[in-house]
Amino acid sequence: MKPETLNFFDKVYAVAKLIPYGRVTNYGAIANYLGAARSARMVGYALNGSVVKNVPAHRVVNRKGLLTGKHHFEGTNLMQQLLESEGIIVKDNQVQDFDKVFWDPSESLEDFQH
DNA sequence: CTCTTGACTGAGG
DNA sequence: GCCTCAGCCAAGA
Repeated sequence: MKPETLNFFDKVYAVAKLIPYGRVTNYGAIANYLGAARSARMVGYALNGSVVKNVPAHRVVNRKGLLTGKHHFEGTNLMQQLLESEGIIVKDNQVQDFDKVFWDPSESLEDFQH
């Protein structure tokens, strides 16, 4: 199964599933990891079907740490609740300590056991 | 093939 | 630091 054969959406799902517990990432990072740094919008677009794909889309926010996609979740603050359940502080649709909880797909190549 | 849409991002005022 | 504009690319009509 060559990666090139995978659809853009499938790649997004694959990376999104790699997001560790209690961590978040942004669309640009995923897009960059996929080799399509300028397709950050596509990442979010792809995550529209993330629920079906069993992907933790709530861990994906925009580069500001803002929950721009919360509108796509049930209710009004489900996305925030999910993140807070993982230990991520969220206030007013924005992730606090974003730089601390930020996770880069490239780290998936390393085995930091901290 | 052309046009529109979108969970984005960076630059400029 | 906030707001606006434009570029970006893939999918659907």
